[in-house]
Amino acid sequence: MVRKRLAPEAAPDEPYLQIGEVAERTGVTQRTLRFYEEKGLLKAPTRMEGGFRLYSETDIQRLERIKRLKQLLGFPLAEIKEMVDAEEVKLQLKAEYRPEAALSQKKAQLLKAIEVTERQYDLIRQKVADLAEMQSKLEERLATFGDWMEQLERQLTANRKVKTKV
Amino acid sequence: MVRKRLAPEAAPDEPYLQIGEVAERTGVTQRTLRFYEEKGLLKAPTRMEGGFRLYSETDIQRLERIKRLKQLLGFPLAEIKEMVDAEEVKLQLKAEYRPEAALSQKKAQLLKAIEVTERQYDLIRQKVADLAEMQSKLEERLATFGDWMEQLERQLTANRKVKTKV
DNA sequence: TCTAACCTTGACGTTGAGGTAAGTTATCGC
DNA sequence: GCGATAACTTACCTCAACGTCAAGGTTAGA
Repeated sequence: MVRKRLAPEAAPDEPYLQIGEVAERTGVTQRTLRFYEEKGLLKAPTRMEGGFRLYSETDIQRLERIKRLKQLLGFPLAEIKEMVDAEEVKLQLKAEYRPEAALSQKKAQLLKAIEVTERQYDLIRQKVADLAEMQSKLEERLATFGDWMEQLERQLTANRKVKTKV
Repeated sequence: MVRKRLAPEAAPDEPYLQIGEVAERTGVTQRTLRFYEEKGLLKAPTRMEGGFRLYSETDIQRLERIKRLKQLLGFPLAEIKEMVDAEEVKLQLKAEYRPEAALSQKKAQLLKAIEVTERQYDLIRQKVADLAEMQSKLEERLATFGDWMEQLERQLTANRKVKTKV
C-alpha cells in the first residue's frame, strides 16, 4: 500500500483528501467509508471531475466522531447516526444567519436538539455510573487477589523450610 | 406464552429452573440460552432424564454477568466469554481445598487471573475516562443550548412588541 | 501519450448473533 | 394412558457490518 502520488493540489488552501488517504489516516478501510456514505452516516463528499471522492476536514471530523462513538458505546450504526446528526444540529444552527421570519421555527429546531442531547446525556451518565461501579468491583477483586498471593507465598516458603529441615 | 406447569420439584431445596423459566426471568430468549451454551459462554447445564435443561442459580448468575458486560461494553461474545471466565477463576480458586502438593500450580493460576483482571480493569478505566469526558462535553453543550434558547426567547418577545406597536 | 497507481461501481461472500419453523420427544395433571 | 404444554434437535433464514473480487475509468508524472 505504498502511496506515491501526492494529494490533489487543485486547491491547496482547502486540503481535500482522496479516499485512500482518509483511510490511511483514520484507520478505517475504503470500503467502510463508502459503506458509511451509503448508509447516510457520512454525507456524500465532493468529487473530482472524474468521480474520485474528495473529503474535507469536516468530513473527516465527522468520521472521527463516528469512530469514537462506535468504540465507546458499541451501538449499531443507525443509533450512532442519530447521535452524530444531533451533534451537528448545533453547527447548523450556529451557521444560520437570521432570516427574521423563521425565529419560531428555529426555536423548534433548538428544542429538538436539546431533547436529543439530553437523551444522549442521560444515557452516557448511566453508562459512566455502571462502568464506574464495575471498576470499583474490579479494584476490590485485585486487592483480594493480592492478599491471596501473599498467603500463597508464605505457604510456599514455609514448605521450603520444612523440606530443607527434613 | 402462558406457563402453566410448575417448575420441577424433584429437589425443592436446590431451585433448578427449566429453560423457559430462565428465559422469562432474565429476558433472554431460549434460543439465546442454547446459543450461548453452544458457544461456551454458558456451561452445559444439568439435565432431567428426558433431556430438559435444568439451570442452577449459579448458571443464572453467570448469564446475568454476561448480559451486563454485553450491554455495558458492547463487545463480541468471544471477548465477553474471556472476561466472564476470568471472573470465575476467582471462585474456582476459592473452592479448591488444599492439595498440599500443587501450591505452585495454584500460584500460576492466580497470576494468570491477576493478569486478566488487570487488563480488564485498565480497559474499563479507560472507558470510564473517555465517557466521562464525553459527558462533560455534553453538559457544556446543553448549557450553550440553554443560552441560545434564552436569546431566542428575547428576540421573539421583542418581535411581538414591535408587531403590536405597529 | 502511456503507464502505474488510484479510484469507481457492482455484486457476491463472510461473520456474528441470533430468529424461526418443523418434526419429534418429555412432563405433568387428570 | 392421554392430552396439553413445554423442550429437544436440526436446519435454514436474517440482518448488520463490512470483506473481497472483478472489470473498467481517472490521474499525475515521465
